[in-house]
Amino acid sequence: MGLDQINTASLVGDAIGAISRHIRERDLMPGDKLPSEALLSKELNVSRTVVREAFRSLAAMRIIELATGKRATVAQIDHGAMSLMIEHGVHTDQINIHQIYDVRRTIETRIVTLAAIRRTDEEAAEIVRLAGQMHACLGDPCQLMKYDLAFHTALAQASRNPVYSLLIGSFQGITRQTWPMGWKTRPTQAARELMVQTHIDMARAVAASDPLKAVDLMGLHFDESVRALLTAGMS
Amino acid sequence: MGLDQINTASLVGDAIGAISRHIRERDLMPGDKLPSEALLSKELNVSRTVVREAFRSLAAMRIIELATGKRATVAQIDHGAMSLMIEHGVHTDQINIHQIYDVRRTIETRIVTLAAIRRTDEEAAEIVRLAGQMHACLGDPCQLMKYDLAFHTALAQASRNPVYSLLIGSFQGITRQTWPMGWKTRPTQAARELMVQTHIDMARAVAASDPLKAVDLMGLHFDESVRALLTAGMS
DNA sequence: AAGCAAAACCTGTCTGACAGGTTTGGGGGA
DNA sequence: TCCCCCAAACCTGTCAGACAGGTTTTGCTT
Repeated sequence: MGLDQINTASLVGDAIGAISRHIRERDLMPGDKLPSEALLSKELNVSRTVVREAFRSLAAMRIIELATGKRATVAQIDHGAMSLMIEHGVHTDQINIHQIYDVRRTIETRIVTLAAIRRTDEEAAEIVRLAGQMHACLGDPCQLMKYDLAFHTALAQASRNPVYSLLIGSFQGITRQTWPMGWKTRPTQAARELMVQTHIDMARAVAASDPLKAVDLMGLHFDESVRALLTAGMS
Repeated sequence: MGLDQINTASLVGDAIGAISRHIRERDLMPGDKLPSEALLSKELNVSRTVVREAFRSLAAMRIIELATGKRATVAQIDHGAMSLMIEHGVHTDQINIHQIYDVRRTIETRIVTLAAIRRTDEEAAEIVRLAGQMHACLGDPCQLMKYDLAFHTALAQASRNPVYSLLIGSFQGITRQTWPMGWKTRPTQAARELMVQTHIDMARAVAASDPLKAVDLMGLHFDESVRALLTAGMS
């Protein structure tokens, strides 16, 4: 069960399985090289076309990495593919923004707790710095969004659980597309400053290793964001 | 920014972008057909090989679906690809089981709350039924695992948030591979019955629309599972 | 109008070819 | 002897053409 059984019906599917098994059986680690297309096509008794399509499939899932001239290598985990899948789900009305926000709230509440407990001093400094940058960019939504995303990413990083980083990264693509809407629904300067201030306070709570306060602020942030989205008429 | 910018450097990357844009611009929904390989290769001025590799990439991410003889169609969201990515992360030591359990605990706690609030009567009945089946299979670990996974999947379904279903599904692949280990570390009949009983009680709490009790039981379940894993020497 | 069969269309796979980019091994120079 | 550099060997990216099935459309027959 697993990688080697997604598509037993086609040569490409079989090749994907064989390559995956190859990785697993030899315990290949990220960066390790795979056999060349020619060699694999000889060993699996299929054409290079089939091997190439199998490679492309695995590369799309970020299980391997391709580069021209070089051999394929085992890849590091990356949120790119997941981000695309989530975006696809939203664009095809299979997922809506509120559902994403509920998930984000759930995991970011946990993330901020872990971050407050496990963050290194360097991470704390970086998180505080990013919140400060947000304040400095109050007049430039595009920059502000960038620092906002970086803030949440840094928090996930500080949680020391790569799965949280992965998930936060996965939501980033669609967040980038909806963030401006949320910003526009905070018309007053006060509302906007409150939002940034919440981030600054949160950063300080993490730096002070105060998980309870950090969690409260994260809840506040999401309550406010969801309210803003509702105001914008996004049901 | 998004789908059309993953890989601007290659023809295949460009093709992936063009196909994604095609889906988005025409607001294609799951099931809708895409142009044929021949047509796309003509429109994009590339060989059919390139279009096929682009199709394979999108199919690997479950953004489109391929079938021999038929045209490619827009796909429904599916956890298959994510499951593979997570498995890859674990097998290459980029993620460990405890990190997965932390994430599962976090989201399943939320899921069970939502399920207790939003479940339909049919869903409640199904959840209770699955917990009952677990009890009936106490002597058959393989069957028991099957019903355990189905139980958590049904809970996610009842939360009425497809993102939770997606995430639970994503963890299922790796869970299937580690579940037996956890089971072996519950050597006494009492420990095993307790585990199943917790599920039964949880199902009842959901059926009784008692989110607080359901959450308590979910916490209990995960506490116990993590303890079992630690006992097994899985640090 | 319904049903059936051929034609048109489409995907899966193979072969062979060639343009670059990358790695490697050997030879020449210091 | 050791280091550097270059050419050969290797590898991936892309193309064109071909053919075996599977699927849809068309048009004829009943």
